[in-house]
Amino acid sequence: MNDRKKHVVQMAHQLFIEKGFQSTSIQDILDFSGISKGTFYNYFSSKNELLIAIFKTSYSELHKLRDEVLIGQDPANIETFVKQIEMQLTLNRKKKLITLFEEVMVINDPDLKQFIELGQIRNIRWIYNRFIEIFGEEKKRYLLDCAIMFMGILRENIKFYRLANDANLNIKQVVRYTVNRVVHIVAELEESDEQLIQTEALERWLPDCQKTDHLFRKKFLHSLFTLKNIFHQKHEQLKFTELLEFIEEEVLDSKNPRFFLIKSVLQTLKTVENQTAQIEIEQLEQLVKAYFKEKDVENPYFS
Amino acid sequence: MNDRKKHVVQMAHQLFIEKGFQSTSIQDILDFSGISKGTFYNYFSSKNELLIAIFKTSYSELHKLRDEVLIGQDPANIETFVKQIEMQLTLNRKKKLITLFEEVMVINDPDLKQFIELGQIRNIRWIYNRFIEIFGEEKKRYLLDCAIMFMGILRENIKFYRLANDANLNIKQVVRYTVNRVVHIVAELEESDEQLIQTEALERWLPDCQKTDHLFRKKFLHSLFTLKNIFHQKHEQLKFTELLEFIEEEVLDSKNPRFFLIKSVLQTLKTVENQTAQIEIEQLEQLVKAYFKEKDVENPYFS
DNA sequence: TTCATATTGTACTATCTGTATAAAAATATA
DNA sequence: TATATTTTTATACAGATAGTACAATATGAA
Repeated sequence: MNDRKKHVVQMAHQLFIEKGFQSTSIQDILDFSGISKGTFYNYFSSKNELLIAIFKTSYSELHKLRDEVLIGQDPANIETFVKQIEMQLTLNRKKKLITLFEEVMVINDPDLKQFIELGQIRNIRWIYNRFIEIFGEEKKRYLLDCAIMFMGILRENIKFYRLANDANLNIKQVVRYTVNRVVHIVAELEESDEQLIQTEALERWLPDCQKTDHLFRKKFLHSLFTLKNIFHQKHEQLKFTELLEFIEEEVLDSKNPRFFLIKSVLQTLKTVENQTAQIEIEQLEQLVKAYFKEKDVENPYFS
Repeated sequence: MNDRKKHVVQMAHQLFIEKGFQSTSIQDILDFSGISKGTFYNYFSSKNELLIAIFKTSYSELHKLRDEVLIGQDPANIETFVKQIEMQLTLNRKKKLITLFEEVMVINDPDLKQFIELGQIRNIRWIYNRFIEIFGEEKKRYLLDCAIMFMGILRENIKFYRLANDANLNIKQVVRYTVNRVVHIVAELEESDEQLIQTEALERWLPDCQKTDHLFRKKFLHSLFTLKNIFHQKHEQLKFTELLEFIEEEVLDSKNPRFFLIKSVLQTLKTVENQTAQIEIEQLEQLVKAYFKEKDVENPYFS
């Protein structure tokens, strides 16, 4: 996506935050971002597609921040999870994502609808995986239900907490309360041994590639993080961190990551004169290689 | 509301169920219900107002059925509550109320938005009151939170249960599971003594008249129910049940119930030759009188 | 400079909500 | 029954909107 297109996405998002999706006309967007109608329809085939672009950039920002919270923290510590949720909520609010989501579910566009739904399922899966880390693999059976209920309780609590304490919202309190409830629900479910939704359902909903695979993502980002730190200390960041950021974007955000390019960039990175960095880069390469191999097995057409 | 207007509301609702609110044009409604544009705008000042009319009729049907479930059952028995929730869910689905609600929250009409929000708060209040009946007055402190969380869990469970078992939804199972969770949450909250939202908030949100007062509604409908039964046995229903239904509508659905009319109708009802019925009518009259008195104190301008 | 591509401006189609109004039909009133 | 009032119809119109079409223009690379 070129800079101009990005600019349009940004301006449109701002307008949507202020006036809502439906109430913002394409003409408004054209005026506000200073492009012509022709250009607009050259970039996006419709207003809905522009909205998808907005969601995609917001998602990737969200995921990035979410992973950053994890760095240097114990993922099994529930306090880390609390921080991640708080971050997610403030970002959601800032970008009015929830409002936009709701606005979308209404428009009779199956593409848009499916996109949002996938995003929500992915979010549930993320919580589910985090719960496994927090509560332990042995409680897996109940944790998908817990993730789903957690989302429900949280959403509803926020809604009415806002109503009760108009606007001056102390998110932390709501998250704390909600997390406390879920901790007890987990314990209670283990006793009563009830299950509503089979955990296998997740794989049916999201049969997609390992790209968002929890473990890979964690290792990958951790590796990038340590490398960035090394380069930062050595004041070599200018060139190398740029390359690292390219890899990050290509692997996580691109639909069809160009493996040959990533390989080449990694080769360039290896020229750094630093023992620890070289070892780390080697590990990163192994990780990425393994990831692409696995992905190719699943999608043989791309191999 | 005259019959023709009611017919339009019904036809429009049907169209909205099939095609959604936004995707149904006013012309569609005109064609489908066989009226002219002029008449439409004579009945409703806008498409949004028509939607409010649809919601109002659906609400009153919902409340009526909800109260009917209660008749002859123990309100403190949680199984009665389960039945009520099941009924509510099937009706919601049939009338696609949730979808329409969501569709509305998006349209930038403050009236519409407020109307829906009020409805949701009233629903929470109803659950809260039912929970008090079920779990006992002494747990009141936690029960508003529980009502809110119950709604959140239920909504999210339904959503993902539907996704997992596409379409062939066994609502009972979901309600059962959700109610079981809430029962434990109530017990757990009593131990941990945490509270998120003050129960006084409800009165701030809904300072409106006693019309929806839980206790009054219950007694009133029970009275009507027994009377209807008496008339039905005696085959005098034709005339008297019509009168009863008029009272029901005037008291529960009308914005400004005409007390003088209700009084007159009750006088007519008293002419029935049946000892038990007369006693019941007497009680009903006392009940309604007390209700209007209370209401007038709150709204002295109407007295 | 030349050529391909990106961008602009503008006119156009089609759809939609809501207004206006005169004529016709139904209903109330005397 | 005759007259007055209200309701309904039919139709034209105004003002927005999403998206299309296309010729003219600008930009940037070879």
